[in-house]
Amino acid sequence: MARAGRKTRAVTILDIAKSAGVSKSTVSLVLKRSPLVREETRQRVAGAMDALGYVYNRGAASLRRARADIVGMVINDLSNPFFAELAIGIERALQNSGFVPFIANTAESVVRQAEVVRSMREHGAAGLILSPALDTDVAEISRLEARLPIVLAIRRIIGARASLVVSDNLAGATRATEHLIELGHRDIAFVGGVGRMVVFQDRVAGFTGAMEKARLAVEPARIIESMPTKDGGFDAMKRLLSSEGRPTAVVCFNDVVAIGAMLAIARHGLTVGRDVAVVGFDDTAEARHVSPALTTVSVDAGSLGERAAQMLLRQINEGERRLENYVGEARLVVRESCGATFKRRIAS
Amino acid sequence: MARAGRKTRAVTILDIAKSAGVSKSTVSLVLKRSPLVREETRQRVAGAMDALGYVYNRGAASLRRARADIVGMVINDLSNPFFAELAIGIERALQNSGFVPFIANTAESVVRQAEVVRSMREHGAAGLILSPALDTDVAEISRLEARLPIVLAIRRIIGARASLVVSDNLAGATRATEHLIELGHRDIAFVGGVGRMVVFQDRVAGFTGAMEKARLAVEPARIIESMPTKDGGFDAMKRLLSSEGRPTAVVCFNDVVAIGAMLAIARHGLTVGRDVAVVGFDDTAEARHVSPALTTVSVDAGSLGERAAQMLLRQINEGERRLENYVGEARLVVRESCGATFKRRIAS
DNA sequence: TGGGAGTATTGGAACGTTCCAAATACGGGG
DNA sequence: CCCCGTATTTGGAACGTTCCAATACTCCCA
Repeated sequence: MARAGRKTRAVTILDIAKSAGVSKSTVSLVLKRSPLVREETRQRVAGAMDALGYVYNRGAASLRRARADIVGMVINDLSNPFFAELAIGIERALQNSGFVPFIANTAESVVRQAEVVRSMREHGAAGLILSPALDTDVAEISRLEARLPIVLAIRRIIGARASLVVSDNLAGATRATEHLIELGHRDIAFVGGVGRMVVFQDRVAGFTGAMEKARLAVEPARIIESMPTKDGGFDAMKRLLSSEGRPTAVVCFNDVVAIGAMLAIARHGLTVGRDVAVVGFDDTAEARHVSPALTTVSVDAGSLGERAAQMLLRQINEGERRLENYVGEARLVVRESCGATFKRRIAS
Repeated sequence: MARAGRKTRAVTILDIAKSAGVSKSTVSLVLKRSPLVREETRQRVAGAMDALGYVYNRGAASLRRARADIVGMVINDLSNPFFAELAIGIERALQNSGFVPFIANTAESVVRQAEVVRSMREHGAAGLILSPALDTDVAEISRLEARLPIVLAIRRIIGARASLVVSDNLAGATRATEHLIELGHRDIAFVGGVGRMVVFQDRVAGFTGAMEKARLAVEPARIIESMPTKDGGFDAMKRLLSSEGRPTAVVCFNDVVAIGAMLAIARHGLTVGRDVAVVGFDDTAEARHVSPALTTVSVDAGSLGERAAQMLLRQINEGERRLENYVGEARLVVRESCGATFKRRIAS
């Protein structure tokens, strides 16, 4: 029961060749399904292969070919369901491409990010999908971009020349804010996210834009930053509520922040949707399952991931550089947390 | 701006050697931090490396060494936060091990699973952490197990001789059931999961065991199978509620099933915790955030993942076979969905 | 001044593929 | 029976490392 093939030299193309009575070159041709080899020999070789339990050695192959069939996916926070869905989308799109995804979770650490990117390069990754960690340096990206195909996902980095897959943050935040205004809210805050993130800037711009269009003032104190996590949202909301004159509605940076904020609101003895309207951003599965169900901006992480993967594959296959951008639609999904249904219920 | 290093031959150890005026062997020694090389040459070589922008080629290295620094993680459902947390735990434990994780999501398809396992073998993975898809064949596992280190995670497979990391499903389900019984419930159902999964069998055994110990009958109709997903839980609960004489409490196969079940209960006009008590299994982050908060059995997916990774590393490094088992503790976390707090509130 | 013990360094020979140019086989046609 | 074209097959020579045995170099002592 000791490990079999541990000491035994691995079965190689040469063993197959010998056993099938052909040359290694022929075996290689069979491997790549070349139409050059006669059907009969093909079968003989194939037979030898599974008789000997042959396992193709991709490492050796890509050594010769100078490029591996690996792509890296670098995710800044895999514990956020949004990014998990993104990862699944990428993985799904890669499925029949002949490429295999490496995954790494940087947990927002640029140091860790540099490590994993390096590791992926060392493994000969043909390309990278990168959802950059907070404070990622533009120079870092440019340096990378010069060396291998890379698509930036979700988080734009200003000044970076690289393909990009993001959602329409401006439009999404605008729509969410407008919705709250239509519901009659006048004092609205923006909660969560950190100022140096472009995503934050875009969403805040959407928020302020909509406010200004409705001739509503936005005090600086109505924009509260926090880490884009549940705890961050909780803390930010708590701060907001303990200051005097609380807003009647909040637009949250994303769903996890929103869920944290809802918790803080409840903890404060208030009711989400009645006392304070809440809207999120992302539409993760969780948004549907919290109570009250979260009104949020849907961006479909899964298909964003697929897009990113397809874009990367295109870039790998075409060989030369062509930057692409894809901005995914952001659709408002009205549920309960904004108070819309609540209002309706009262009206009837 | 065209891709630089695309056509240019990559910088190799030989280029470094020439530039630093040493032999390739010396460079190789520097690479592996050998104490054999003189400090001064070490620095010269290191200097040449980043002057030329050298990238280590792990593919070539592992070709020679006959084993790559890759481990595979095969996950049956990455969209379930439980497994996402498991994956993060694995990734975390691998972080300073010198091994890099490949990830694949099989989405419960044994066909897909066979594909990705094959691909990982082709890449020379040093070992595999496998959370097997539904209906995975024992023979398949045995075959694999004979070829490379592998640890089975979360889902046991009867008859498989392989290292194992699972949670204490029997004890967990027992505790959950006992808790409901202590709260006064007599008519309790078990909801979700599919009968041919060992995890299901274990949890049901815990459930029935606790019931029998309390001299309570368990009708076959009180054990409802379903896919271990939110929708599965929803459907199963709906079926259960539409039959006459509904139970006053349900033990759910896992958290996502429980959340689905809670949705069905609410949809049926009943209140979770008051009309029907619900307890889950896993204690994913979501459990805390649904409303009412889910009483559940905590198994700590993250640390289970870490364990699995450590076990795999041990197995890889030691060389010969030593099967290990780890059964993670299952702790009941009482929140609101079981009605305990509700009851208390009434009492006071 | 020769030798021995370290200490540093080095030149092949692998590792398992792919790629290329070249060789071979086979079938007719002249 | 030879030649030619088409269909198959084939032997190196890479690819970028690691490993091993062997060589240089230093220094010190007899």
